[in-house]
Amino acid sequence: MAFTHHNGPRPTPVQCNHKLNAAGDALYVIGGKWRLRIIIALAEGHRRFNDIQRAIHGISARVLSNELKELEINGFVTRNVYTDFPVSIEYELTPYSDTLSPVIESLITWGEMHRERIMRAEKPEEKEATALAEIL
Amino acid sequence: MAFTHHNGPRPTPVQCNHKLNAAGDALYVIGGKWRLRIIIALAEGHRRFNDIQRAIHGISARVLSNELKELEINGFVTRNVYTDFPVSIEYELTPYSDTLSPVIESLITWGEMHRERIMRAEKPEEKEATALAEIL
DNA sequence: GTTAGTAATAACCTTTTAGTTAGCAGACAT
DNA sequence: ATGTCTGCTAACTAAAAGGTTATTACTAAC
Repeated sequence: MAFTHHNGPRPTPVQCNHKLNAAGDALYVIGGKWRLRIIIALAEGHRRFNDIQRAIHGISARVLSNELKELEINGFVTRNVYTDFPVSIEYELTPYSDTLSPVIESLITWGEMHRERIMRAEKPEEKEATALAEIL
Repeated sequence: MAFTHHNGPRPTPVQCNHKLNAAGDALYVIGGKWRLRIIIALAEGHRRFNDIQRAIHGISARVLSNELKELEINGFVTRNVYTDFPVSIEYELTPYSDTLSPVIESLITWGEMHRERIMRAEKPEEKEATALAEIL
């Protein structure tokens, strides 16, 4: 791998890969068709299985069940079983899920900007692209 | 949809959906198995098709070709054809692609933190999760 | 004239992801 | 006793994503 287009200190491929994997992990956690919607439904206060399913238009029980399991394994959601009354089960976001806030926020900010750009269909100005190289 | 767990001003479902779509767009752009790797390879200065393919371990010509087209359509990449010598074609990131920097940075930051957490396998403290609700 | 490098593309196959349908077991309401 | 609500789950199907192989057409070197 060559880093010849730039004369400042360059990251090594190993450092680059580390960052790539980290970003990949983050994408895995919030990616997919339903993850973000489920997180949002939970953030909105929906707690019970059927309640969550009703809140998310189009999701099947199978997928919701699988995704909740994944979220639980990754520490974003806790599953609380209440045996007292007609066995109700409540899902809740953990404090750890809050650490995703800056990530989600930046996705929203960029996405809104991108939508506006598409609406205006304006051409980007011609200057060099270097900022991405700086953070890697 | 109910917003009964919180007594401050709550976003409407419409506002929520707008943000969700925006985040979804952003995820689409950098999601998938190869997008981020291709963007990084380009940021590293790889310009030509086979050069990029060699830089990204395991990607097939078909997938690279499709992804480059997508990236071009979305305004992240320009395709320059040089007819002079053995027809070479160069791909370059546009200045617009730089707008992704904050997003990618926050993904990396979170991903690194998450990896450390998994390594330490430490339990999260018990307190309420509310920050996510704030940004939606 | 055969091999290698240039940048793809078509046809096809496999894997991954998601959707559909049906069912279960407990408890409550009519 | 029949229906309905609860929270799932298994089996199957469909769609999307990705991988493999072969082929195109041109040049240049051996």
